[in-house]
Amino acid sequence: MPRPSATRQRILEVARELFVQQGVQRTSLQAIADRLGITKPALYYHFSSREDLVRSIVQPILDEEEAFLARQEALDEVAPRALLEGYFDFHYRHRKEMVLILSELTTLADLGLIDRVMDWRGRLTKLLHGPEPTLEQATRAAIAIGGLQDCTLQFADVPEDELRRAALDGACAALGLEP
Amino acid sequence: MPRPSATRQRILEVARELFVQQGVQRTSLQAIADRLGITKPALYYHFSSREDLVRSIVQPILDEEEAFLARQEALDEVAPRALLEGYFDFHYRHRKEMVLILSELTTLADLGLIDRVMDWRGRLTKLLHGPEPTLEQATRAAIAIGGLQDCTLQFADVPEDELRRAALDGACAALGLEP
DNA sequence: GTGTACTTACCTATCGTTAAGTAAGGAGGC
DNA sequence: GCCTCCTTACTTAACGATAGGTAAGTACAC
Repeated sequence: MPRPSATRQRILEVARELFVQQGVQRTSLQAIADRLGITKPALYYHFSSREDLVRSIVQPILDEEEAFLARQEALDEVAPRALLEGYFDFHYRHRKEMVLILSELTTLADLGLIDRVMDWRGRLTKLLHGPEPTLEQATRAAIAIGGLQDCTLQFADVPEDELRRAALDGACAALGLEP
Repeated sequence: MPRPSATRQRILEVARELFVQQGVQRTSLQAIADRLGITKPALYYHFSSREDLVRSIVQPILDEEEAFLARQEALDEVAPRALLEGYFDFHYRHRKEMVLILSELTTLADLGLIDRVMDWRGRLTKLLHGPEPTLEQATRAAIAIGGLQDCTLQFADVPEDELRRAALDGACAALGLEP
């Protein structure tokens, strides 16, 4: 039954914690092993490499965002507010790991992160303003999208429902939509 | 008289370029030296340490932002639009290096970057909405401030005046100001 | 006794950094 | 004009630390 073995889960938890605290690049396998009271090679029993460990943490989140976007793109018509709501919820849920992803774009370049994040923004803009947005529309979208992201990171300890309403109203205002 | 020696300047240029391309942490002194056709220890003739080199690139920009904020805080009354304009101009001017600073917050944690950036946002919010902003005001400010930043990074090749107007209008809309 | 979940011990590469040496060139005395 | 002295701007060589990674062995469960 314990396919995802207990130790593997504990490794992931500790790694996540240390990555968020001190950054991915600055966290050694030794430090992770020490914190768990096991040895470094033990990590290699559960993960084939350091990159594999990092990817195991980041990848599911990337996949989730990818799936969210695909779902929105499959709709006949997007409701901007609903789109932003989904985007906010996703980011709020993963705000801890998002700090890591966004503040270490270059470190995580191996995962194609930079292109990925840029691609998402482009697709979100397209969903909001069609395939060929004007500069005005593109900047509005960038502000709304980036703003939502920033809010989840900057106000990480504000109760979700309060923050959600405030952040979404702000994003809609940036887009020029009435709340 | 040429205190800032030519070689020192060339080192700074190449380092900046590589840092932006592949990140600070992922750029070794060896790579910088190779690109210049000199040896690694030659770098130590011009800089006392790797950190000194990094700081020489980043510090002037941080000081400039600090000075900008101090100037705004010294005013009797801030005009929001003017504040945002100054903030945009600063970020546009340094957009290349800003990628580096913002996407490597944890790597550059030694320079106190994270606290610094957070402190700036707090002070900007205070300038826009007074010493005790509501959550609504704080999120609006976060969206406007982060949005301007994002625009300079994301639309780095758009002509400055066009981008400036579009981005500032968007930021003002987020704040609920008429353009 | 076979597979699982490790440990001990070690390898190798790379990094920042330092020590020591050297070629080129200008300054100043004679 | 030439020699000496010092500085500038490097090079060659090597050091110590740390990182990711591996080979081989071990304790325990079934």
